[in-house]
Amino acid sequence: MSTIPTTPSPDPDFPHRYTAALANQLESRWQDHWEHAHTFEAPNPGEPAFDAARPKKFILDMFPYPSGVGLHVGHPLGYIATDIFARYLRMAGNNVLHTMGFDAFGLPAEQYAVQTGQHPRITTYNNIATMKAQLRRLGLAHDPRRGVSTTDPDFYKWTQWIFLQIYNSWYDQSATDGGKARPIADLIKLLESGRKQPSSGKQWGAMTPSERADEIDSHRLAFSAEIPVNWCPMLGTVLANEEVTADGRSERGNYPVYKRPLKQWIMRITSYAHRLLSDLDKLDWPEPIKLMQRNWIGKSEGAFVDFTAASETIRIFTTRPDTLFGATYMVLSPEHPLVDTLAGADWTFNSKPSPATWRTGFPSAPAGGHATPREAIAAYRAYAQSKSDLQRTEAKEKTGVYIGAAAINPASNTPIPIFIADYVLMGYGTGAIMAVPSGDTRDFEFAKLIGLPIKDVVYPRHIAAMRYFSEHAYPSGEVSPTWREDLADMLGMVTSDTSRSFHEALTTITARRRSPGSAADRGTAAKPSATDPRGSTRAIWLEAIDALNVGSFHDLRHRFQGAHFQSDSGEAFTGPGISVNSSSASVSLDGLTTADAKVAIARWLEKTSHGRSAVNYKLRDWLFSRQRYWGEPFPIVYDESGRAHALPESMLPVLLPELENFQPESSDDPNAPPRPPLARAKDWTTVELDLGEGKKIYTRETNTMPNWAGSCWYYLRYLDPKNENNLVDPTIDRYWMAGVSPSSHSVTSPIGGVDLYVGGVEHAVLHLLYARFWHKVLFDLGHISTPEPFQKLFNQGYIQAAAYTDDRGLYVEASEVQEQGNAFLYNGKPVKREFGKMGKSLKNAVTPDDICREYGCDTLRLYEMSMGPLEASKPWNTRDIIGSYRFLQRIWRNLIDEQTGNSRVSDTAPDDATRRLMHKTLIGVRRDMETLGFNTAISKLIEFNNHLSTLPAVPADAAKALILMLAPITPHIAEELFHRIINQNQGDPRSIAFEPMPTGDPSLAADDTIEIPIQINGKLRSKLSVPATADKQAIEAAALADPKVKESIGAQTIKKVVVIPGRLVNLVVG
RNA sequence: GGGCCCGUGGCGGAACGGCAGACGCGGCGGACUUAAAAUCCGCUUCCGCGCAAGCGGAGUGUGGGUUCAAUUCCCACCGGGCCCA
Repeated sequence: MSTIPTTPSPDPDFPHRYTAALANQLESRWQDHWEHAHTFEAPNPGEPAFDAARPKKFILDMFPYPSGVGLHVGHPLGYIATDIFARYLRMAGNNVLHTMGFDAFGLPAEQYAVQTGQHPRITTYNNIATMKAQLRRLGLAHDPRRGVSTTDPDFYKWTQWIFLQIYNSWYDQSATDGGKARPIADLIKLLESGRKQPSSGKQWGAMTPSERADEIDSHRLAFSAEIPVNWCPMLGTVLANEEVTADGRSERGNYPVYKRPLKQWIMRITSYAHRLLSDLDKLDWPEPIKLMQRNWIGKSEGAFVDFTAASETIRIFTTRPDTLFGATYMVLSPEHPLVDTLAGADWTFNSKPSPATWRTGFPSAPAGGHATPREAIAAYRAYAQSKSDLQRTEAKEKTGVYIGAAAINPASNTPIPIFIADYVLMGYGTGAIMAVPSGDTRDFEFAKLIGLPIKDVVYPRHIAAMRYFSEHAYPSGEVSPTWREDLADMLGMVTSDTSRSFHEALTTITARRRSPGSAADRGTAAKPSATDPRGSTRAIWLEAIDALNVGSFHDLRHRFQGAHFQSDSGEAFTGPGISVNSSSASVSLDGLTTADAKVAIARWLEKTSHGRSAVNYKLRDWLFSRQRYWGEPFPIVYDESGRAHALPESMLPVLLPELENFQPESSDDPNAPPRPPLARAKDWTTVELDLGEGKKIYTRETNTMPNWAGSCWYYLRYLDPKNENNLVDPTIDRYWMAGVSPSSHSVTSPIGGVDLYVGGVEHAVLHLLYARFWHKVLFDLGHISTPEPFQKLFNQGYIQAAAYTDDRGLYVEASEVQEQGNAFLYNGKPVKREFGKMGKSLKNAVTPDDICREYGCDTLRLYEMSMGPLEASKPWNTRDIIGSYRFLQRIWRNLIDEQTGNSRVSDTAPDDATRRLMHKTLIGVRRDMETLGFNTAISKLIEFNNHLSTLPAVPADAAKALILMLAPITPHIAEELFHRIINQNQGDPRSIAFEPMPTGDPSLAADDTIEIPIQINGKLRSKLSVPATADKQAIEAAALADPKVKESIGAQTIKKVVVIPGRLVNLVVG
């Protein structure tokens, strides 16, 4: 910038006023300059400009899908925030990596292609170009060399490469620290050497090549398997659970969706469940996000229990093994593989006819039930398949049917019937449960519906006390007429003092009854008074006893003797308590607390080989196949026997074939085979290759990868986007991810990762979990240096906007609604206002292009950051933007002569007040920048500038500080002012982006005298001006001498004096 | 049903447990203008008293609690949002 071109302002009086026209002109000029000067290209270790002395900071945004409709002002909120933060860090002396790529595979481009026949590559390319132009206009200081697109073959070659790494590895549970991924070659060596036994139980040496391949495949971290999926034949694809509506239809198109087993690629993310969970503790993430991930992973501790049924073993997982004695039936998922094996020939149970209700527990069952269990099973499966998982687990009405078979409860050694019911899902746990109706709400409901036994096994303390009372209160058999009161008193006693034993409490009660003069007995005779605590406790318990509807003491005893207290009271007890009715010849849990009972039963299960304690996770393996065109092809081919083979790295990338028609084949036949679009590319699917066994014909995998694949690792490619030999060069990865300088020999791996990752909360679970999983696999295999990808995560809020509906409830164009008083009019007709996330569907989108044109992008950036805390959702209000615009205009006017365009800054030193405020502002703004508190940083800058505008001329030091602090937030105006005022006539194109951010000096920021409030009894009564250094005694003396204070205290005595030097005085009087 | 988060002027929002309402929008009044815009200055939580400077009271969803002191910490409830069932 040797000369500074200027454009005349439209206002002839003030040709150099900061107007939108001037802002736009200088903004595009600086954007061009930054691009041509390569200002924001961050050098890697090894590149000439790299400065190893500066610490690294890797700032990341969740990269966008390049949609065709373009951006609205809500989209760039996070991008502006990261840009400000990154610019600040750069000025604060860091090497900063910040760029932006595109998550460009996905459905919208494909659907557009289906409609128009235009190749998704073209629409995607165009959309990316549009979006890049929009983002460029915001002045984002991205490194343009690093902005990858997931659809670029140079990029997805490495997505495929990562798939191969995952495919060619297995999870070694025995490795240190909870196991890790290792190359599959290691597994083969272990199997060959006999150090690891095949899971099939056979000897490796005795296995056929095919059996060996099966054994190996069964350990891979990426494997293919038949699993039940949401199959939508009309759309010709499987759908994620989220894409299926509550009534079992596709969200898009409203077509029927069927549960159907299909062969799919699956990622064994469950192997990493424990590490994904435990490493969360080391991350600087918002607690709610960590909690959501913890819930999603869903760790539960419990036990596996094996039930025998005929000659089969049914394994179940339960979190409440202590309730085993209460398992009165079993439920298998309708899809459970043992259902067909176990299904009985007739409806008998335990050689006796079973109740009719066992056969008719679902809507499509004929009256009296099907003739045989097999027919009922087939009918029930058809019924269950029509429902989504969500429907199945949420259903108010439980359904299910007896399969004509029994299992043995290993604890009680009694036969129990086996049912299939859709509230048990195959993909959950083992797909089978032991049903304990007295201890589980769903089991209870099902048992009540079908008519199955309900046996109490755990009571809360007060019910256990009731049971004890019913057994021991009247040993002679003679029941006291006041048994209700006695019981109420005992319950009050044992619940208010949990250390008190039932025996002791009962003894006390009994003793009271025998000595009629006691206070308690008077209470028995008279009505308990409301004010007597014991009386009111008794009243509460009497009420509780009445609520049980027990007619007599004998009735109560009967309920407990029959172990059907819960059945009678109409509710399962699911909490921890005390075990009852849980004894056999070999084990007894009776009287144990739930925690102790769990330990005892686990020991028994292991001793008798009926099961073992175990940890179970809710997390399921990751379905990785999509029947789509616009996604990454798998680097997988199949031989003539249908066995999958991985392609070697040298054959990557597997390019998407050209197609005319991108639509999956749809059908109204639920049993039609899936025909993904790629299957139509005949000359692509069939390929002759030499994979080590000579040239053979292979068939390519025709599914593609899901949208998550590219977003799982794109941030790694930012580091080294052009590397043809590696995903990322190890030195480069170590620098940007682990912060290890290239010259360092440090071998420690910090938990690591991106220094700040900003994005919406909607990716709290899936994207962040999948990315962490891939990252950990790559870490285990030694390809990268850190175990976690994202050290610090920040969720920005949404920008909401007013949306308006007309009398039909349809949204009308928000920009055309007029406000009149409290009413809102559209075309003269009243409309209703609501607030919602900005977007096309609510017709309330405001585009950044419009705002930039009207005010300049610096104003837009400033306004978006002024709106409120970054993490909060807040409403957009176009009317408020003017405030941000005026602020920039005031700064400009303070520093630039609006007539001549020359600097108005004076060379004089700042006065004391100005210097103090400058240092205060520097300290405050720096602190706010570190915590992303841009809204408060901006208000501090406004206050500083407002002060400067009261001066006859702005001192140069103050002007420089203001411009530098402004630079991260509104970089264009700051760059312009920097070159016009600070860096003038130096012919130096050095950008303000690399000027050091000044640091405030606390000693220069300190006030000489301060005003402190004086409170009397916590209420403000006066104020005191004291030297900032005044000590406690001086302040106290000054406060007591204050006339207003004297007046307020009057004749009252001072009881206490609280003096916090520098803060306040509080006098307690009375 | 369980868990998490959030409730502050007309609006967006500020406030290490220590002067509630910074900063901005809007509004009101004034200056400058023939006038308007722009700009600058002042006022703007509510209620009451006062011509006024000012004075008094209430006040951060509701009700309790801890504390010399609570928007801030704890408990319960009400309302809104999110996640999981």
